[in-house]
Amino acid sequence: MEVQLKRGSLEVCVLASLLREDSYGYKIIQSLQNVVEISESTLYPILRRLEASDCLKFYSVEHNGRLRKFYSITDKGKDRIKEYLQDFQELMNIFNYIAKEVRNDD
Amino acid sequence: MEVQLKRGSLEVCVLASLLREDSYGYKIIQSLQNVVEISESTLYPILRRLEASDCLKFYSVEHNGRLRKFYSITDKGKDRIKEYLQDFQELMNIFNYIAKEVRNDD
DNA sequence: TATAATACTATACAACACATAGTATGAAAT
DNA sequence: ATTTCATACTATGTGTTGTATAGTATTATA
Repeated sequence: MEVQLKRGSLEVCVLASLLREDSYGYKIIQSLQNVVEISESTLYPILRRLEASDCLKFYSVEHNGRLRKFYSITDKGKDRIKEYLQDFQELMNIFNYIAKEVRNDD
Repeated sequence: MEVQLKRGSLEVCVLASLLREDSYGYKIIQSLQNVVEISESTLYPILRRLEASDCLKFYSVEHNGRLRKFYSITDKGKDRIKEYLQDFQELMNIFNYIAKEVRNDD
């Protein structure tokens, strides 16, 4: 999948993955494996951005002598998801336009 | 519409707008007005990129004493559109995942 | 005579996906 | 016993792209 097309979706994808239950970096990547390929170097900056914009908060839990950061979605994060769903409708319009022009071209 | 979500779509949108007939900058913006908001500062760099990647070629036509650049889509440009349509299917998977998680959360 | 529409170029910026590399622990495999 | 793998996170740097802003220049309209 072309890189640019993912933009804006990955962030919301991460948020959505936290709706069921709190989770941490490594596990988020695994839980999203069937949906979209996302690497560490992509995920962790996303987590920091989402936290900075109050869409996520986190707490640390000790695990094997080390701290594991559990992320939890906030109300603002849930609003962010709804905005995305609306924006995606507009993107669907663009897609439909392109698909229509292609059909006309045949 | 959030900026990031547009990425990768605008370019293909411009290509698709040239399937019916050759066109030039100003007219492309107008013909896309109902589909997506695209400004001059967005369109002209896109046109240059598409030309650099051989997805478009152009020819100049004199109009009122000035040259007007008419753009014409190439076979490579048409292939690019088809790639986009496929990639968009993957993006739909992401969208469906997010929508599903939201439904589960209610 | 000023404004709007037409038509394009140039420069600079911020966001984001991603590569690469580094740090550190415990478990499994050879 | 030592390497490898899975886990878990941080830091730095890069390229693409949408967009703001500004500049240039012509013709038509108010």
